[in-house]
Parts: sequence; C-alpha cells; structure tokens
Amino acid sequence: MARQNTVFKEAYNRYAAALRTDTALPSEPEIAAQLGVSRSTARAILTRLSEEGIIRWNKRQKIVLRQPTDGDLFPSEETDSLHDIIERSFMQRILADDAAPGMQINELELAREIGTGTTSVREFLIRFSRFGLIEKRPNSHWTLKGFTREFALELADVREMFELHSAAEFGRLPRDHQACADLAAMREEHLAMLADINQRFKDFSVLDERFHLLIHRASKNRFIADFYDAIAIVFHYHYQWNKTAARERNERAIHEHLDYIAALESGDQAAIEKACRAHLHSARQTLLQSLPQIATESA
Amino acid sequence: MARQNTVFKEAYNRYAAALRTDTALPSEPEIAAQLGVSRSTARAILTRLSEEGIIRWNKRQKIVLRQPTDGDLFPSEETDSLHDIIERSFMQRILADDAAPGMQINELELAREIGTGTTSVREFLIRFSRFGLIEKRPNSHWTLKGFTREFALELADVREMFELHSAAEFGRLPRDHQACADLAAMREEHLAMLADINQRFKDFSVLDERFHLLIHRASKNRFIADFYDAIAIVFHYHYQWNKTAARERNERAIHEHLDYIAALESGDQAAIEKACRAHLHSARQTLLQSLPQIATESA
DNA sequence: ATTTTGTTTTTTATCTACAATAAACATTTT
DNA sequence: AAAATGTTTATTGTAGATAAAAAACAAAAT
Repeated sequence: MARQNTVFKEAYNRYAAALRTDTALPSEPEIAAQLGVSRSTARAILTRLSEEGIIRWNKRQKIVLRQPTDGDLFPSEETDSLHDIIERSFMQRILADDAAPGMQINELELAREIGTGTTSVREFLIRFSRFGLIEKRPNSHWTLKGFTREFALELADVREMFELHSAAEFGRLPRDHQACADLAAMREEHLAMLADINQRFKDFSVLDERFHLLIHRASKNRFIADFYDAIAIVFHYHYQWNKTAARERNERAIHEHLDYIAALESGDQAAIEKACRAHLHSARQTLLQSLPQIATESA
Repeated sequence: MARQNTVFKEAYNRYAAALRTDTALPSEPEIAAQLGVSRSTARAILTRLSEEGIIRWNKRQKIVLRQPTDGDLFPSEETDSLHDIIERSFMQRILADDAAPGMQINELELAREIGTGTTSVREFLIRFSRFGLIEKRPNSHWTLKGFTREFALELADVREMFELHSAAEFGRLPRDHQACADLAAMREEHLAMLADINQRFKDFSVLDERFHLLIHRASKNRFIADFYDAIAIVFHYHYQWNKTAARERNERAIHEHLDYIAALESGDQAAIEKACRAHLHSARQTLLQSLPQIATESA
C-alpha cells in the first residue's frame, strides 16, 4: 500500500471521543480547522461517523445519535504516524546498551525490522542527522556516533551560548508581554510541584522542557528554536530510557528555576546572567552523570 | 534508470587527467584509496581505460600507453552528482528575484523542471531545511521563508555567538598546534592578496570562508561545524548571485582579518574578543547590505 | 454576497524495483 | 603470509507508481 490513512484515523478518534449525544455539529470547514486537517479528511470522518450510526448527516444537519464507545475507535497502533513509529523504534535502538558508538546503521535492515519501506527510513535518518548523533558517509552507510561524553559536552556548550542569549532577550521584553504572564504561571507550577515533591518529582522533565522552551522563544531565532527542538527530542527519549530521575536533583533544579524566574522578572541583566549560568552549570552536571558510563567516542 | 554512474565518471575523469604516458599504475586498492572510491569503481575505471586503449592492463601490469585527450573524458554535465545538480538548480531558483518569501514549493514541479525523480528532491529539501530558508507544513507543501532581513539577523546572531566561542578556544591552543601554522600561512595569503587587491578582490570570499573555517575547527563542536557548513553554502550561492564584491569592503575585511590573526597569535583573550567582535560587526553590515531590498518576512 | 456542501484535481507520503556502488569472500601471485 | 586480483553479495541512490490528504473548483443554500 502507498500510504496509511493514519491522519484520518487519528483525527477520527480525537473527534469521536469529544462527541456528546444530541448535539449538532458545526460546518465542515470548522470541523477541519478544529482538528487541524483538511476538509477532505473532515468529510471522511463525518462519512464514517454516519456509516457507523454515530451521527445522522444530511447536508448541514449533523446530529449526534449516540456516544461512541471504545470499540468505535481505531486501535492506537493504527493511529501513529509512520514518522513517529520510526522515531520511537530508532531511538530505543540507539539508546539500548548494545548500540556501541561507531556501529553501522543499515537502512534496509532497519526498514525490515520496523516493518516499513526504505524511503521512509532514509528520510527519517536524514532529518535525524541534524541532532549530531549519526553521520553519513556518502554512497555508504550511516554511522552511529552515539550518546557519548563528547556529544554531551558539545551539546552543553551550545545550549549555554543559546540560553544566555535567549535569557538576555527575555529580560528585555516589555512587562506586559504574554511571555511574562506565562512565566508567572510557570512559577506557580514550580511551587506546586515543590510542595508535593516526593510524589511528583518524576514530572519535572516535562516542566523543565516547557520552561526552557518559553525562554528560548524570546530570542525569536529560528536556529536557536531548531536546536532546542533537537535537544528536547533527544532528552525526551534519553530520560525515558534512563529513568534516573533522582528526587534530590530535581528538587534542586526547581529551586534554581525559581531563582532564574525571579531574575528574569527583575529585568536585571547581571542577575539574569548569574542565575542562568548557575542553572546551566548544574544542568551540565546532570547531563554528564546520566551518560552510559562506558561510552567514549572513538577517533 | 535507477541511478546515474556519476561517481564512476567523475573519478574516471579525475584519474585519466592525471595519467602520464609510460608510467605504471599502482595496485587496485591503492587507486581506489587515491580516488576515494571503492575498488569496484576503481576496477571499472581501469576496465574503461583499457577498452579505450589508454592503458594496457594485465593483472598487476598496468602501463599507460597514451595520454588521454579531452575527448576521452566524460562531459561535465554527466559527472555532477544529482545532489549537486538539485542544489544548484534550487539555489538559483530561490535567489532569483521572482522568488518571493511565502511562496510554495512544489516537489513534483521542481523534480520535473530539474529532470529528476521526486524522491531526490524530497530528500534534498529535508536536508536543506536545516538552513532555515524553507519550512514544511506536515502533509502539505514547503514554504520559502527566503533570504530576508530576519534571516540575516538571526544568522548573524548565531554566527557571533559561535565565532566568539571558537576564537576563544583557538586562543587556548598550544603554539605548536597545526592550526597555528595554518593561521600563519593564511596571514601570508592575506598579505599577498592585499598587495594585489585591485586584481584579486573577487577572490576574497573563498579566502574568507577558509579563514573562518579554520577558526571554527578549533572549537571541535559538531553543532558549530554543521552551522558553519550551512552558512558557507548559503553564502556561496548568495555571493555568486549578488556579485556585489566591492573592492573597498573586501580590503577593509582583509585588514580586520589581519588584526584578528595577530590577536589569535597573541593568545590574549581580551584582544581576541575585541578583534573578533570588530570583524563580526562589519561582517554583519556587509551581510545586511547584500540583501534584496524589498524582502521582509511576512508574519 | 458569503458560507456551506458536493466534486474534481493536485500534491504529498510511501512502497517497490533496480542500477550503481561498496563491501565481502575466494583465489591467485609475490 | 601478505597483498593483489577475481568474483559474488549486500547496500545505497533513484525512478516510478499509487493511496491518502490537501487544495481547488463548482454548485447550492443561507
């Protein structure tokens, strides 16, 4: 088959789950906009909802006849986009213990193991290569460079340059900027998490990501934004795999964030730089400690 | 056809051009290593040289019978890799005056105009997207963001962060490091160009690229290196297109480079930072002046 | 006149096939 | 035995085909 209709299935599930009996549904363009898909896909969803007897559909009239059950939804394996499937599968593979730096990556083998065509795997690898974890020799194979100490240090250096820049920009925002309100809201979230730290310390990585993203958005720089996207994905899988979310470390990080937030709100550039550096310093330590102990890149 | 044998043709031309009558050629693995291709390709080259009567080949014995003429070589259109063809064609297109920011990019149309398959164009666009000049909406088209003022400013900001970092690292290299010798050699090249500036000012951009590359290599950071690759490619086409290589501007840049080199050689971090900032400041002005005057990114 | 629905066309995402190239294996030569 | 050549196999790079999804166009309804 040429293409899976995962966009349709995923959107169908999303829409069906939100339906309430006896309500009338809006126009097709509106549904499409709500779901973030084209009208063609929205119509396909309506068609199926109608066929399944979930709605009665006649031109503008779209009435919900019954609440969809779990059985009406598509199973989750069928709703993941191919890109996500490949990403997950690949990340698990390269974070696994037996994935030594220097290892060759075989497109066809990967494709077969994931159960997909080679083109999609190739495209994924090309996209993924910007994260600096793999490298290609032209007309030959990809090589796994790996999550090594060198990688972590290079990443940390760039992160520090970028975040100091973004934090300084943030400090120059007008006080009534939306980002300042978001920052205040985020302080409350930090405080709430701190109050219940023993239960919630594992949720910190998500909050951490959102916090840094908020700061980076202030720089309005596409290269910084792209780099942070890359970091976020790498960390997402890395921490999911290495479940070393120590309570103490996260608690300390929350305190650093709170200092950092206070500095950003003060608008005092020297204070911002100080708080930012302090946090980045310990974030670097955390990153280095989370490395697989053996891996050291070969020349 | 599935794939053009451009690797073979390009390597054949390279090897044939270097042949001298009556010399004996080395072993197959050695030829392959010299040319940077596999032995299979090296053998294909020997086979053709033999068929064309350019060499006499019998197992280990490979004697050059005659000097190849221009007619023996493959025409240059056949030796360019598909990636290079697409890159050239695409860059010309997006730097052309009628390529307005916001324009949609159509894969199939591009492929047809270049005379290639869609897969190659897709892969090219994915790779190219890291330069920040195009952006994709999933399941929909690519959009040209364009060589705008915003792009130039964002690029300049990151370049400054990275180059200050790299220059500082360079200043920490031991004096007997190869890079220091390279730097001294490069000073001589700058002086030579300056002595004949009226004739040679157009060659500056190549020297400029090599100079900054040398500095960036000192940082040994893959993200910085990748970013500089991206810059170099974008500038390469941009300056080729906008032939605004003013003599005065380049002469001034050479002087700045010479100051910068002196600072790097001194190892004095404060002096390095000062010279680096001075040069980056005027490089930023040059970049902004080279922009197409109309282009301002739409929201 | 604008919005909504119905229908058709365009474009993307993905698979498969196959030539070029690299890499591996086997044999011969020094 | 080591290195070179001869031969076979594996892998990549690219084209072409097709279903899904988006976008454009046309007709109808408010």
